[in-house]
Amino acid sequence: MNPSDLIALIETNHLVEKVLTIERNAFLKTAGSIDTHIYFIEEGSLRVFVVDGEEERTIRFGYQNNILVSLDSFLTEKPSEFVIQAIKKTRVRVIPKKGFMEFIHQDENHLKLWVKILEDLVIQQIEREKDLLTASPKERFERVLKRSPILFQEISNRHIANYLRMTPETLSRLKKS
Amino acid sequence: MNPSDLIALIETNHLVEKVLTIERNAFLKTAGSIDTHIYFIEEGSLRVFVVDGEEERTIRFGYQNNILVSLDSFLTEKPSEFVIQAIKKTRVRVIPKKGFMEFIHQDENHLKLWVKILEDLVIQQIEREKDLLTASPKERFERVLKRSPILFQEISNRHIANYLRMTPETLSRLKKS
DNA sequence: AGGAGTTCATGACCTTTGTCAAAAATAGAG
DNA sequence: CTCTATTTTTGACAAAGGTCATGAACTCCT
Repeated sequence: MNPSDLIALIETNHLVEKVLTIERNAFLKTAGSIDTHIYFIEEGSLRVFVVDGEEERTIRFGYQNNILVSLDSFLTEKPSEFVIQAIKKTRVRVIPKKGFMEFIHQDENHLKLWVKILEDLVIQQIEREKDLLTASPKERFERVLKRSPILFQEISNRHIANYLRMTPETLSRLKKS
Repeated sequence: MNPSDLIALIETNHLVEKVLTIERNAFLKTAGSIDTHIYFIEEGSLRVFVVDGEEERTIRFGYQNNILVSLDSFLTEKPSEFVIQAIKKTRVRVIPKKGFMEFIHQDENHLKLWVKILEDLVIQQIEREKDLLTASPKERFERVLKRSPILFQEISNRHIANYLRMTPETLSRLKKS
């Protein structure tokens, strides 16, 4: 079972509520709101960020054929500080949590699938933690480049630099050396 | 259902294999090894770290009555770079994954408990990610102090500084101001 | 294809945090 | 309880990365 199978399951079980189009720079979720939807990105790209003082800190990106969720709000069903913004004009299929969870609890195998997804999320977050703990900006860059080379084709350096906990200038200088 | 209930369940279902004592500075797990055990700390304290170049980067602490796991290796059942070291002389109950997972799959409610635990882990990791993305060392310190004040009673500043992605000198200066 | 709006590259400079060293305070072992 | 090892504090200094400014390159829109 992998993400594209999950999409197929969502499709065949009629879990998609609607399709939304978000203009470049518009927000799908704002800080302080609850958002328990699952978004499947048909086209375009999104980022999730939190505000840290004057700055925005990017937590995650999503691009074509990815699933993106405001994970904290999805899991807790409480307001979260996460913001979801379109990096370019984006079209998403919207899957409400309620229907998805009913589907997950229909059958023990679905529940085991959900366990598998959660385990993968924990592992991803551990990798992210290791990235962020890496002291050298160059190594942070190289770790993420190795793991997600596609990211660098999809997302501008400005946003990647932010995700990598450095300025665009630093990333630019790094790529030359 | 909360962590202490989990301990009770582990107890009543005879999932504890043995009790281990680890001397101060000794290792429970070394880099490159597989370790799928769950450790319940009866007494003492442990840290999990990864090596980043010349430095060790602390990922997590455990102290009395905590559960500590080499989470990546536990989930993947593959070798991981995590190291578990005793900060002081420590006694742990050892729960093998196999028995625990059999217990989890015995009954749908146990499986739902496991789902809950995994969801909590994801949420914890998201908080950790926000901590690490915070640019100002002072705010990183304050965020963690607020969330886990007990940490500062249990663990030396040297290790906390490392966990907070700063030097002990920086943490020392921060606490004065 | 042209032009506005972004993004990227590059240089000069500055601030913050790390490094090193040494003394003071604290904790652990016998 | 005392001795020893470790941790914490403090100061002087260095360096890495951030900030700011500017021009070049790229994108997107119509």
